[in-house]
Amino acid sequence: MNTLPLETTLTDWLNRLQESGYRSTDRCEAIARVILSSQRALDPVEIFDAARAEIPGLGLVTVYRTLQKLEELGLIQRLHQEEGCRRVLPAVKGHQHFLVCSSCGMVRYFEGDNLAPLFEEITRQTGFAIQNHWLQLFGLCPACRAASA
Amino acid sequence: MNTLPLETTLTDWLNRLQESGYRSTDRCEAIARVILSSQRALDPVEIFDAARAEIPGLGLVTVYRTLQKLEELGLIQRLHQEEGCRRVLPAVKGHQHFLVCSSCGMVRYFEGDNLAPLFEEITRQTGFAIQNHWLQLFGLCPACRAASA
DNA sequence: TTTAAAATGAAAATGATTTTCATTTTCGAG
DNA sequence: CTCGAAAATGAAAATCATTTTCATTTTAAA
Ligand SMILES: [Mn+2]
Ligand SMILES: [Mn+2]
Ligand SMILES: [Zn+2]
Ligand SMILES: [Zn+2]
Repeated sequence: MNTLPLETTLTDWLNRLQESGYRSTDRCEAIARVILSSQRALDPVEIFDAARAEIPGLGLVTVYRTLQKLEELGLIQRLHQEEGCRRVLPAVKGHQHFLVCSSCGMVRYFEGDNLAPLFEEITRQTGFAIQNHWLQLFGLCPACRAASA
Repeated sequence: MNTLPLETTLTDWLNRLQESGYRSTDRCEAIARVILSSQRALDPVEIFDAARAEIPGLGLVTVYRTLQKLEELGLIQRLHQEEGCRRVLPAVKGHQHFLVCSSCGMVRYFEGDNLAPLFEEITRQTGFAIQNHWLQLFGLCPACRAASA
């Protein structure tokens, strides 16, 4: 069980960007680093604030533009929550899902759900051909659990 | 297996609104009817257009205000999708989840997932105390399945 | 019937994101 | 290296969804 999806690294991301014809810049690298090193999903302004520590002249527009590129390449994805859907996370790889702390926002990735029997049952009852699924778990991480006790 | 969550009716909704101190108006009833009679999740503008067939003078602001009330009372909820999260549906009751046609958008409700063993395994491995979960299935409804064959 | 609270629509305000544009930076060709 | 075309950047303006304001109308309860 990993905190980051199957050892995604900064150089992976920078390579993927370069392969796709994007250029390597200090801003892009700083933004990628912020996202990859966070334990929780961050929204564009949070990423902006964190990256400006490294790149003082950075503009918020550049954060938005970089997020578009990363999303287009499937390197990040949005975390959907009741409170909103603008925070992003390194994308899951293969068959992983998110596990989100409802107190501090920390995210872990997990795999190993076996929903196939449920899907068969639903297909039998509804005639839907199931293509994919979203599974997201919310709970208290060990630290927040300890803090609240 | 239901199309609507456990027989939600228009009069249920209107009663709930009245009990909560809201007044009964033609606009609110029209908006509620549009949402309850749709087979798919609608966004505010779609609701606006459909309800204006019945109430020509209706304003989009009233749709937004009515959606706020319905959401506050837990009668509707947003459908989260890659393309956006502004469509709404009658809220699930108890332990139901959505099944969404990725072609026509039709939604059905289902229950009967048994994730307890998965949750125990995850708690053992991560120390997270799992509080709740989101499960959403995407696939082709029988009609779209037939149409694509 | 009266009246206070709630609802309404139009217009203005807000907040998030995208586009435009002039300038700078990157990177491969020479 | 040195150029030059393409990509990236920041500031400001534009866009889009949603909320707020405000003057007026409607509802429901006395
Ligand atoms: Mn899964
Ligand atoms: Mn469930
Ligand atoms: Zn936590
Ligand atoms: Zn369909």
